[in-house]
Amino acid sequence: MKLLTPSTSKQVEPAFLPPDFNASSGEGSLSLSESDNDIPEKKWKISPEKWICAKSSKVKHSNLNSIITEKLELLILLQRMSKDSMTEENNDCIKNLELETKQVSTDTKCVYCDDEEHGEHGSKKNTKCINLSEDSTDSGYAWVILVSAFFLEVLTGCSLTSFGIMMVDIIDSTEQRASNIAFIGALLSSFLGLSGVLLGPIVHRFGCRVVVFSGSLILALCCLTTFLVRNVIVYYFSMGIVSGVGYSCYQLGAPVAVSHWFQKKKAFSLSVIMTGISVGSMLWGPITRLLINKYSWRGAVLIIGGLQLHGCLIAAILKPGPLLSKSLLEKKRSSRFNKEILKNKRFIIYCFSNFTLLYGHVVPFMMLPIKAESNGISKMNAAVLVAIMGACSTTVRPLVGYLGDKAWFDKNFVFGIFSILGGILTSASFYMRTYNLLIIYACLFGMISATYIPLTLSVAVEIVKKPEFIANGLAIILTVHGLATLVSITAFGTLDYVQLKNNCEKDTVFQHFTQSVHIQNALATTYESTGDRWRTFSYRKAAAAVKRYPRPITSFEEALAIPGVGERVANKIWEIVETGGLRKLEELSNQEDIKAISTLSGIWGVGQTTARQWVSQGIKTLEDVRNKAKLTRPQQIGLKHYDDLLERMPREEAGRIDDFVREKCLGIDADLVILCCGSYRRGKETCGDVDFLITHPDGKSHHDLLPKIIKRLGSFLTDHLVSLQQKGGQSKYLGVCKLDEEGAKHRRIDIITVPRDEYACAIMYFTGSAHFNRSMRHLAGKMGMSLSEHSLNKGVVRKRGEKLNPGVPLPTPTEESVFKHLGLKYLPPNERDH
DNA sequence: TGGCAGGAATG
DNA sequence: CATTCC
DNA sequence: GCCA
Ligand SMILES: O=c1ccn([C@H]2C[C@H](O)[C@@H](COP(=O)(O)OP(=O)(O)OP(=O)(O)O)O2)c(=O)[nH]1
Ligand SMILES: [Mg+2]
Repeated sequence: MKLLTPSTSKQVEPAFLPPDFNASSGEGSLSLSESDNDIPEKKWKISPEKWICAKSSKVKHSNLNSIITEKLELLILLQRMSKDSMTEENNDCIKNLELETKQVSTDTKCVYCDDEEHGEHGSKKNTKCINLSEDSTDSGYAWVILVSAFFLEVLTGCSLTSFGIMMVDIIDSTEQRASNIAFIGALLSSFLGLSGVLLGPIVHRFGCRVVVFSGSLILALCCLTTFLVRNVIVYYFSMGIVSGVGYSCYQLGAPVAVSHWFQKKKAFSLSVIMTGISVGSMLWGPITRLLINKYSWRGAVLIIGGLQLHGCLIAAILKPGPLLSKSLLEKKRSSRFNKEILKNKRFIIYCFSNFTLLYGHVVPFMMLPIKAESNGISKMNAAVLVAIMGACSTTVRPLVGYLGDKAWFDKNFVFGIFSILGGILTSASFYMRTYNLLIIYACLFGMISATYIPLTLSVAVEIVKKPEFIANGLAIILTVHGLATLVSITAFGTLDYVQLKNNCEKDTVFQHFTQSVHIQNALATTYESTGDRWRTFSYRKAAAAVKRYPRPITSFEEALAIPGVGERVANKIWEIVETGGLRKLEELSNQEDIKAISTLSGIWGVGQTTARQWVSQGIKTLEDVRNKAKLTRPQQIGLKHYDDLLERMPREEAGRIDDFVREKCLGIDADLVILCCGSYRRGKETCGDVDFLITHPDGKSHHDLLPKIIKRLGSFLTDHLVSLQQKGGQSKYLGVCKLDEEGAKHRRIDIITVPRDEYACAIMYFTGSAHFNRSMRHLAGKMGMSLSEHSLNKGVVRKRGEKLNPGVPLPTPTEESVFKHLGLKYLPPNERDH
């Protein structure tokens, strides 16, 4: 049982131990810390002891604890792993926009599981589906399904488009106030969205065939009713609520059907369907207009109703697919809904901003025909405008779907930019009164909204984070969308027709403005979510702590007592002790992939994220990387010297490199101060690289020094990883070097040049260890200071993560002075190892 | 409940 | 911005 | 996820 050591020579994320100098296991200094200046010194005494203790113990026991450590480290990897597959899953989801609910409930079923042991469900589902996909998916009848579903969505596209076109005529013919008619549209669109949430379970129970079939009938009936009855109140139902539900059936049925037939090409097929709805909205505009012109709007409604009956036909085609349930049906939805998710502050904010976003979004869409007409544009042309809008979203949507999967595509960013663009655009539309200008507006707005509306869900998923709540979260977002639509149109409709004509721009301007503000807020909160970084952080800490623990762990309580090990981890440890393994780990045999990830992230410049992405794309060996992956410049170098760079050199070799470099540098300027830091200065027997710190005592000759050095070292440096880092005064070079000796290997070399006045801090930094630095800096932080490689600042004011006041540098002429400022006793380099 | 080191380059 | 590295 |  070898340790998998996923954190090979590379740094994988803060691993290490509890980053504290103080307290730890109580011991004398009862963690009163901060205020008292003397206590830190005591702490210092404790810590080294502990380290020594740790060292010796490592040799002794090892066995059991190393197994535990290994398991925990696997857990770390898994933790991320399952998260990844979840997000992939979600990307699928995102594809089908509001049709989402179907996926939502699919997920829910997979996400069930009695307790909250979440995480691996995503992958669990994946594997299940992969098994199933052997047979008849992705081919043959699946394509028939796809085409049918596509047309189903085309029919769906009819809904809002037609109504928007028709509204002008309805208003005229019924002599109702615009507000009343607009309200129908509000009902229609909001129920279209809302009922999706409710229909989700129904689709699962009865299958999409039944649902689509009923939807078709419902719609036909609605249209018939509308045709026959001349009462606005009835229209609220026939054209509004019930129609909304009917369309919703289509909207849900199509993707569900497709997802039962497609596995591998699911994403693709879903985006095809997405196109359907846009194509629909493009076609239906002119068609509706023509129908109205010929038969009046009532006639048009009737004919549309007839056309909707084709849904029945499609329903007949949609037979249940091979992926249908089977594996899904055993478990019921967990009964507990929301609650938990509402604790997520960010999510709440996001809901709110979504509300305003949709609020601003719906209005221009619905009101475009009215606006056009009020500007003296013919009804037919107004319809064309709507068609253009539809066409533009048609072309853009698949693109967004496609780009959305790309790693470099920043969803949040695009979402923010485009929603703001939408706002600006609508503001600008105030000045757009001619037909040509409105065409441009329709075009742009179509494209822009097609970009950000689908992304709302995608962003929501990232905010929710917890897999078991994603379903709920999306449902809530969709509800919010529906409500926003309802409210916005209602509010909008309360204006008089005339007012409407004149003011619609102003109103939307306002809406979009307020909205962009909220969007930005939401984004700000979203941005900092780099996933569950801190859970992983803690796992690592716990694993490191166990690794160092001097005795075999014999009880749950004992595990719990280890600093860095909390209740959850202690449970897991205990399970490992008792059963020798962890269910989580046994279940999915990811061992292969995890190994692959470790291998790949051994390449310099390839971290956890990249390695995972590659592995999930089937790039699992160095050979694969060489052939298939696209590499950044540093990664190419890293790959070239893969074996050499993973190896640590003997101390004595580092010494020879030191001599070599020192001589070369003194050749430039005999006054230069050259110091080999890092593990070498700490006296380690092996060094992963050599770290040179160079300064000039005159305090200014360090300028432009590094390029000279690099030039001077010439062919000793074989590759430049990061050619030059330039900060204020300091420069850093990262490269690869090789001694001119027989059998010499390539070694990593880091060189920094620093101004004299930053020398002490720089030397502290560069001597490390990394963990020592973090402990030190943490301590500084707690004392209202901030320690970096540049300086030790005091009077730092931090609020909620960010530093409001950078503080002022303290004089730090020597290493000792840094320790002193922090109230610590000086530690020689060889004791900073940790 | 906030916080977990801090800073920089790269894509 | 995210990722990677020191 | 853990800790102060
Ligand atoms: O996350 C980190 C990594 C490193 N350092 C500092 C401390 C470290 O000593 C120095 C040099 O980094 P290097 O990666 O070379 O570590 P090392 O201590 O020299 O160990 P190795 O033997 O692996 O080179 O940079 C940090 O402050 N934070
Ligand atoms: Mg080093």
